[in-house]
Amino acid sequence: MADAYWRYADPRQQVAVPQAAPAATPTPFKRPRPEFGGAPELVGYYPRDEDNTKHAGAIYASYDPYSQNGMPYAAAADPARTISGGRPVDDPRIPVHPSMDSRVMGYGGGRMDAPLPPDASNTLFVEGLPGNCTRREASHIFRPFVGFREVRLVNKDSKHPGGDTFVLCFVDFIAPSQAAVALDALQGYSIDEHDPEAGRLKLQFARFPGPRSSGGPRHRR
DNA sequence: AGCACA
Repeated sequence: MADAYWRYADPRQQVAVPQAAPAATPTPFKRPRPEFGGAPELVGYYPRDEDNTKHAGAIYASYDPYSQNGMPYAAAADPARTISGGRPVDDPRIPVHPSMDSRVMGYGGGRMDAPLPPDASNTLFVEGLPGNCTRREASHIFRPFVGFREVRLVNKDSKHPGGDTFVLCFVDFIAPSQAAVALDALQGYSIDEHDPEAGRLKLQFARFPGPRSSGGPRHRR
């Protein structure tokens, strides 16, 4: 029962990247297997859907890569795939209570009663990243968090001359509550495990949350 | 300590 549940919960990832399986691709498997065209670096993170299907649920609890591309969810597109009583479970834009959303259990499970600070916003202001930190690298840190949208890096040089340049980071989330979870989880996070004092992340809510996330002038090709 | 992009 529960097995079947997750077995049908899995197709989310299959439909999420439709362009990954062009007509030319032969599919020797029973079901079309996604080639992870959207996020190849995540291949190792996904369990093959043979046996540990319940683990898949646990992983989806923490990882929500599909909310970034604005892709329609399989659950929303195909009513037959809808789980959990007809509600499109994956719509993070709906501010559900953590207790209702199993995906939040990964990082936010213990704090469903955490009240949001009054200055909570969708955007986090992160400092403490090393000066050579890349956008990709910073994204790796925040992407696992539910509601993650995008990260923006800003290079600044220190006040007094001679100081080394540092990196500011603005991280957009879909909802302030989701930003709060990441803020709390990554507060004091050591970038470099060998030199813990070098990169301790300090996170706050950004003063002027301005998600330029979707549709902004990006150097896209 | 530091808060940018539209």
